[in-house]
Amino acid sequence: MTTPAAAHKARRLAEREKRIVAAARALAEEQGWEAVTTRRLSDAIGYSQPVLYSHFPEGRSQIVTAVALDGMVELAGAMVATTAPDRARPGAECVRALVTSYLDFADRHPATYEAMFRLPIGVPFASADTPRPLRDAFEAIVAALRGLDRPPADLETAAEVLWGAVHGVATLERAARFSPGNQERRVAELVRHFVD
Amino acid sequence: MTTPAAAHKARRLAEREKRIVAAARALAEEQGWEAVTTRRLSDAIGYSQPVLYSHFPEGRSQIVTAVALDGMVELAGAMVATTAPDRARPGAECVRALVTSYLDFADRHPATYEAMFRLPIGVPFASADTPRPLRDAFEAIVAALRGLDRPPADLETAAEVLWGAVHGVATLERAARFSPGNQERRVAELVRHFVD
DNA sequence: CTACGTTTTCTAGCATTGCTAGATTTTTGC
DNA sequence: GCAAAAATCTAGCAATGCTAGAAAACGTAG
Repeated sequence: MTTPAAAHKARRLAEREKRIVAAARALAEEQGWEAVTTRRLSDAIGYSQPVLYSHFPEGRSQIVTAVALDGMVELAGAMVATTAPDRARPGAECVRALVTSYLDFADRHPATYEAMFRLPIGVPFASADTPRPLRDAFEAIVAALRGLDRPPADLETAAEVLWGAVHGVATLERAARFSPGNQERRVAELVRHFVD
Repeated sequence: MTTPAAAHKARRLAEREKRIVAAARALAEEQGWEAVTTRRLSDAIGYSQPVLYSHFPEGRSQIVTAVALDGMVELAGAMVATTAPDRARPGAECVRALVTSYLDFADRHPATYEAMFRLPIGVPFASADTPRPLRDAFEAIVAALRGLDRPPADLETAAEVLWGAVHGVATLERAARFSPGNQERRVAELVRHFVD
């Protein structure tokens, strides 16, 4: 039952849905999440508010979630690319690159990153129904740790702690809780502790 | 010009201000910050909304800040008590106790903790105009690290990173991003990385 | 005790928010 | 070309943070 007309319509709908998510993300990055209102979003895509709800029945929160999922795909992509076997690095360098790419993402897309972790999705990194990209990112950390000269005994726990540590540093950096301009030294210190 | 009547009035005002902050904190811990509305707060203290603004001219955000400041005093108190010289511990145990008391606070007062770090107060831990309790807590971490067998070269940076790591673990734990029930193992892993 | 002036408090309302029911327009299928 | 169906819009609700102006309570002087 996929007539050309129906296919065309489906494509237009998917297109519009992407525009909604893109508009939400752009607005959030430019003016913060509190500026992402349903009225502004509907203005941005040139439709009225109820159209948003035809795409996202749960409303605003579901749109934020969509942005978060996009962000997870990007972050996981960056992290997996960092640990790709073709650019083989010694174990410690691999961990460092991973941490750097993570912090880089959080720094360049603060609102998106905020959505990814403020959300109470309540799903562990390594569970069965974890969003695929999140799980990929977690596995990238596990792989990097496994490549160390002296890998930790409990890889999963170590990966969770490393993720937590990097996440905390990213958060406090963003909140300007750290002394300004010492980010590189902090990264070095953080990596030093985990590659030991 | 401190007549008894004026003093009494000042005391009553201070009392009411405390009730506002306490009500906000209780409501946030019970139902989350989105449930902390000016109407509910004024109901809780038995006055109308404008009374809130006579105490906190900047409105709701200033009340949240007051809760955050209270939390910082408590957290700093717990951390400083942990590192008190009377209960002298070996360096590593001191760091472990510090981390544990920190995570314990975040776990028992999640909404208060959220206010403390979601706020864009934009003040570093170790700056001149940092809230006193935050600075005390930071110094407690520095002191604990200094007491290690092999203290890190750059104490301030190491303390920032340790704070960030613990903060990240606290946040992800709260967001249920970690595998359930392994908190103790994570704490052990975290401490292990920072004490040697 | 009264009457006035000050201070405190409340009532009522504004603009904005997320969201939705019902009317209206557009598209579809024959 | 026309009726059924789908898509979209208009208009509105309840709740939010916040505030101006009315009302009440208070303090002080006579």
